[in-house]
Amino acid sequence: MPEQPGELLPREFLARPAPEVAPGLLGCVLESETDEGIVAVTLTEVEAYNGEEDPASHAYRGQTARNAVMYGPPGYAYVYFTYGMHFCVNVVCMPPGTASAVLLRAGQVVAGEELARRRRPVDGPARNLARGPARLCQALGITRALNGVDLCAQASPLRLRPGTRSEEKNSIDTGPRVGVSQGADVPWRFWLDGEPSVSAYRPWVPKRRART
DNA sequence: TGCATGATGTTCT
DNA sequence: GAACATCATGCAC
Repeated sequence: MPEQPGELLPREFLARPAPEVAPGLLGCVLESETDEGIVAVTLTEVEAYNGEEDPASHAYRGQTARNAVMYGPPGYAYVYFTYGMHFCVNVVCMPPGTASAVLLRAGQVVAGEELARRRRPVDGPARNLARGPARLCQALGITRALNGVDLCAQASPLRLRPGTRSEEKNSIDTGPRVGVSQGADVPWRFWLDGEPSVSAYRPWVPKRRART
């Protein structure tokens, strides 16, 4: 239970490079409020994308209409559509002008599990409802409509609260990022050790084109 | 149990 | 026209 309902993550906390912010986001609570109800998850896996100097970032080739949110002030949500069927959500870092962001990859549902389960009917009970970026968004009901919302505002449908130190700071492990073709040698993926729900490292596999 | 492939829409060159 | 920060499914062993 939240000690103070209005307590949100301070925006200044996010006004730093993504690789520094990312480990701090582990254990934080992402809360989404829709007409159906509220679903909250504890972040267990994130990835840092360091703007234009990061070949794997959407901002690598400069600002576009899609990634404009990343160039804005920190504390906002950058939601994008990928692979034709999935959403992914990022937390914008760094002051305006710098496109740094943290991709939220996985989380543990701590509230509204019933609603999350309704959104994603899963048979396996042991299966995490938010194992993977796209699943995390679906469990929380995140769509492109939430692109650019303020994560540090109470009135937002998507809020970010500081992590409860009850987790006692589980060991944070790092490793190469997942699903990126470039920049895989940079260990900017962070996850809570001992969380089997995090996705396994998947080496870059060139999409085998149907070359008949 | 584990790997390999297909699906699907938006964005950028 | 091609790529993509993915997931679910099918088949093999």
